[in-house]
Amino acid sequence: MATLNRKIPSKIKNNDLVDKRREQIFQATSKLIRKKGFHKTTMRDISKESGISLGNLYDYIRKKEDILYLFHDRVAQIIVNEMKEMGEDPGGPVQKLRKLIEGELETRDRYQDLIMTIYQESHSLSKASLKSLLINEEANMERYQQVIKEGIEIGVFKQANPAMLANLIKMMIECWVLRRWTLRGKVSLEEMKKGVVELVQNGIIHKANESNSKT
Amino acid sequence: MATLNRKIPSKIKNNDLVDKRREQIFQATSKLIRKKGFHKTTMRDISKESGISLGNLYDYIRKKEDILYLFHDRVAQIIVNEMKEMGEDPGGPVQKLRKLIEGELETRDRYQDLIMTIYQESHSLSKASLKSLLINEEANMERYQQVIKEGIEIGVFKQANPAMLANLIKMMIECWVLRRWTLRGKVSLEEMKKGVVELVQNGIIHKANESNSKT
Amino acid sequence: MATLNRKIPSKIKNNDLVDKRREQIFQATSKLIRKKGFHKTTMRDISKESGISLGNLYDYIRKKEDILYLFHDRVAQIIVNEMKEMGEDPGGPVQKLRKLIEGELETRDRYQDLIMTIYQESHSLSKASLKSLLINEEANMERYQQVIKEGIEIGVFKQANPAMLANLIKMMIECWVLRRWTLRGKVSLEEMKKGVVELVQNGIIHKANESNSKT
Amino acid sequence: MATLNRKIPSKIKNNDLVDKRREQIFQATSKLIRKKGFHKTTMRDISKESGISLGNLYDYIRKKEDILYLFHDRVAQIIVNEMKEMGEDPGGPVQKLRKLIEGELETRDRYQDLIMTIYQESHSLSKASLKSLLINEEANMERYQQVIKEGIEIGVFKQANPAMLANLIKMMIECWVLRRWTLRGKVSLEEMKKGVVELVQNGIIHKANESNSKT
DNA sequence: GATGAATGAGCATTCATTCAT
DNA sequence: AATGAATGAATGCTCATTCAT
Repeated sequence: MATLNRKIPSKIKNNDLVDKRREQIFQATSKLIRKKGFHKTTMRDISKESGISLGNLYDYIRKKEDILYLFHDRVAQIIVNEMKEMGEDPGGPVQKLRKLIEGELETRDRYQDLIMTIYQESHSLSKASLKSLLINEEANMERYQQVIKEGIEIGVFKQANPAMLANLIKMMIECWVLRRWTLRGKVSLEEMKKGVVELVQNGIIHKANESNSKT
Repeated sequence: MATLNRKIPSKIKNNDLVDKRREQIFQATSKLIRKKGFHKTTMRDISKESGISLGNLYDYIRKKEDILYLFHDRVAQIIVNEMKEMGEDPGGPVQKLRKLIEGELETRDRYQDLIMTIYQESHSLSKASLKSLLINEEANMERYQQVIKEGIEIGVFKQANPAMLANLIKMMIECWVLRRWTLRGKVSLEEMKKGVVELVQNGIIHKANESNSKT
Repeated sequence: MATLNRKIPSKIKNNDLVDKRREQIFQATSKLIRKKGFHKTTMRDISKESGISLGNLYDYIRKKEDILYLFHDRVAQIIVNEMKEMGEDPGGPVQKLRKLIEGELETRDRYQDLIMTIYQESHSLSKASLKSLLINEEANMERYQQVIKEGIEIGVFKQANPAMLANLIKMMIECWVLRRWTLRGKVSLEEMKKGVVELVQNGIIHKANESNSKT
Repeated sequence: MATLNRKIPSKIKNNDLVDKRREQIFQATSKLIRKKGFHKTTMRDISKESGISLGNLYDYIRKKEDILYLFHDRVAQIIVNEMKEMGEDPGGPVQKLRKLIEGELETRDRYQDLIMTIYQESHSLSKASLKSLLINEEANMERYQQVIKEGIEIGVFKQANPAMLANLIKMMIECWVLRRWTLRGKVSLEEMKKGVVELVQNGIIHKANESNSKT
């Protein structure tokens, strides 16, 4: 499976084998990271869990951090794929934006464990790895900005900084994963979808009382 | 300086000295954490940076993690103090909510470095320390929920789950710190304040085109 | 070489290697313990003396205390083997008891250095390790009690508490090692053997003067 | 209270104060040693338990080991005093020896905790301290030897090495303390006294069957 | 390609001892 | 005489990484 960005070199020439072994490493790491976080996971743990001997592990990566990068990259990939499949929605910006929000909330809900892990361990990544990953993030953000710009142009959305709006919306989406321990039990995914969309579209003020908004 | 919650015991009897030395430790840790993160910061680093000998350090704390807790606690304290001074705003829920958002954005802007650090290192805290810190967080969240409930009751705000709304709003505020590398240069604090308040109050849809919102 | 009781796990898979390295560790520890006692012996000392690197050492044991346990176990083993070879002596209880005493005195004489070390360091062992070792001790004690009981039953020995007698006899045997600095030079092993046997069998009172024993 | 042998120098000139403080130190150490052994007892522990500040402690001793020596010395003193009070018994060697054995068993029974502690920690003493303490031991042993020699001379005891016999008897006495976990519950102090005296005097063989003793 | 034994720098923590007041 | 804050060497242990086979 192709990586998204930066390639981690491997000593092994057989590319299929590299992919296969790295998949094993991903599965093992995934499980271990969830249990005790990345930096408490030792190479020995990964070796045992993946079934790849300690020395052999170092034929597929150069340093422990590479595994974290591989992990991040793989998760990004999964999400990107998911987003791609959602495809471009026909219809106006209002509808497109709603679909984007709803789609991403669903995806994040599905992969919340993986995503949570990434949040907690991203500070362990080197600058290079981090930069590499941010490119995906940017691409995703771009989609939101495009739709917002489009909406502003045709006068459906108010004049505002699209980058700022895109970021605010993304943060609300991330809320579902980052604050799940606060929300779970109180709010369902459906409510959340409706809630975010309604807030983004119309805010919280009751329109019949619009006159009060200056209070 | 009084701590917020859990007290870390010290072997030193002179309380003024404890405060003074812990301030030194805070300053040193603050600097080091920003540079390389908490877990890559060694006790030797902290000893050298703070000018307190290694052994003496352990007269003021019990374990390395205590330093992280002390750090979190200190930051939480600063923010809580700031929030207290903002006091209760007179006026209706719309105005109260606006003031809350604007006030907190300003505070967060002032202490973004400290806050950023906390985000990155909080997963290193033990359950006990974490729980202790979450109490503040909850208290702050409560203020938002109160205002929202009030607004809903008097019909100024639409019917919606206050917990969810409070969380969404808080996330947007945190956006300013968490995504500063994306926003900085493109958006000013003033714009941000206006942007968040406007989004929260009225959403992004241009009201003249309200009829399109169902599209 | 098989251990006597509790097995200390090792990270190394090759069992022959484990035995070989543990033998190295035993030899090194043996020497160092005699020189400065166990708790003044550092892991670095053991590493240097055994020629096994510090990290590698921890592939064969889990904690420093394991080494002490391994040491005790090894010594116990040596002694148990020796005792086994002495086998069961034919003849009546008097003869059996004499052979037991003489045999054990000879064994103790041969391994006095090891045994002395054990006495001095046994209080450093954890409860678990200690218990494990006491089982051998008990088994050995049992042999004495059996012979004594047998002697009492057939009326050769006087009526008395066998447990007490067994303990008293064992202590006299340990005298040879524990008080060697007092006895050496004054008493030979042969004298000691005769002396203990005679004392145990007939006491110190001259029989011609038996009538005086009530004086 | 005068020490028995070697004097530990003190920075403090007032001798009464030195005695008083060292008594405090003894009491504190006594308690702590019993709880966790000497080498797990820290100077801080002793400071807190004795009520003497850490710095002040070092005005009365030079090193931690001095405390252990002071402790040993104090215990030896107690026992010596006790033995002195037992005084010289009138009567023949048989009776004298019996009284010695019984008296010492009683003393040891009374101070078994202190004695046990000494056994376990004596290897922490420096050569100098140890030698100093052994002098008492020797003096006590001398008493046994004298009685035995006397008995041999007047033909009441058999011809044998008095040093060896004295040591064997002493070991049997120590059995009461060293093996208390094995004996307690099975044997009373009275039984022990009778048992040791009988064994020493007449051995275990039933005299009616004396003819079997060559078996 | 694979194995797993070996390395050693690095870490948090302890504690006897000193020293300024 | 007394206090208690300060020092820093020393220790057990971990773990990413290398390397001989």
